Amino acid sequence: MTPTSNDSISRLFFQVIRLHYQRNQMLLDTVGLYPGQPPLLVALSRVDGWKQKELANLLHIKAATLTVMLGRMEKSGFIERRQDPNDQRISRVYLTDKGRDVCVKMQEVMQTLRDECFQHFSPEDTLTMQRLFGQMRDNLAQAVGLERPFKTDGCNGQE
Amino acid sequence: MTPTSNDSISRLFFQVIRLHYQRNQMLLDTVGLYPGQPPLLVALSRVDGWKQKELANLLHIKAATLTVMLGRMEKSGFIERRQDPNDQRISRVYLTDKGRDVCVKMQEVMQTLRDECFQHFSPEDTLTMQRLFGQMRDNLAQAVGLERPFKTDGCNGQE
DNA sequence: TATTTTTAGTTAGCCGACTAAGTATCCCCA
DNA sequence: TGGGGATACTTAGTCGGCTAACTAAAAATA
Repeated sequence: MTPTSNDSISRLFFQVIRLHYQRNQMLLDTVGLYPGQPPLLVALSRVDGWKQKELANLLHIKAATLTVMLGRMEKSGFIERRQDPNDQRISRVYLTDKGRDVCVKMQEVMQTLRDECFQHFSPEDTLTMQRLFGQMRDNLAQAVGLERPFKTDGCNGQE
Repeated sequence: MTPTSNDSISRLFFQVIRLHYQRNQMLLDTVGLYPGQPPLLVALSRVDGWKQKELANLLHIKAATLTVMLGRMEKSGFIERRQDPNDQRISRVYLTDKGRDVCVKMQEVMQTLRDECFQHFSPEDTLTMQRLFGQMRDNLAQAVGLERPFKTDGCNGQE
């Protein structure tokens, strides 16, 4: 709670974020995916046919960001866009077979990442970490002033 | 330790990272800085005159990344580059007065971020979190196969 | 009905991370 | 001493966040 301890914990946090980012990229490289793609694949593997706006909200990213990502993934053959017959403005996003395949492989390496992250955590440690991460999420969500908060059991985050 | 609990803790972790990223940018916006700049300013405010290669190692980023960042910061007037008189290949980086000023303001908002992150943490929570973050850092550093590990009390991370 | 507003999606440009390739300088060794 | 390799930095291009400005289509309103 003192400035120094907060400072030190915060420095550790930055380091963990950086290392997590690096390891994430290394692992995704082995299945030929980029870091932004897993959350999208997971969301689509659960429910197909979202319109882009809904998908962007689900992933907590802007529509413009999603447009570019989808363009790449369509070119890679992971997803396809189909015009909504009732509303010409809307394009709905579907997972291809290739996308479904890579999604399975992706979930394996993400499991590896999870295992690596929380190695040597006792069951109590895991529970505690869950509580403390939850507190941090609530703290930050309030600070950011989230209109549509991250849900506890939604498909936010990644997997 | 079970797949499900690891999964849930990992989802929380991704959410926290995302929110932290967003809040960080919001706060830095108020002092006119970009997210990559604080670590650099902090490092320079401690010791001036690093050569770019050293600085890149210190910040755990690639030299190419640093070159671009320094170009922007030089244009903004936060830093200046001076040729090393003994070796024409080397350019050394110095903080300007303007850079020193913004560094002070930056450290205030980073303190705000720290406070927000760890609100409602008991002293025990803070200690526990420190231990668990430390474990995660060690886990990930090993997985990444870091040749030059992040130090506990270095100027890595941010501040 | 005609016009205006709202909505969905795209495009362009910025930031920071990366790799790969290029240039310039220094150093070492034959 | 000359040449080849190492070192320092830059440039170009990619990815994923963002904002701002644009187009096209639907909806709402006058």
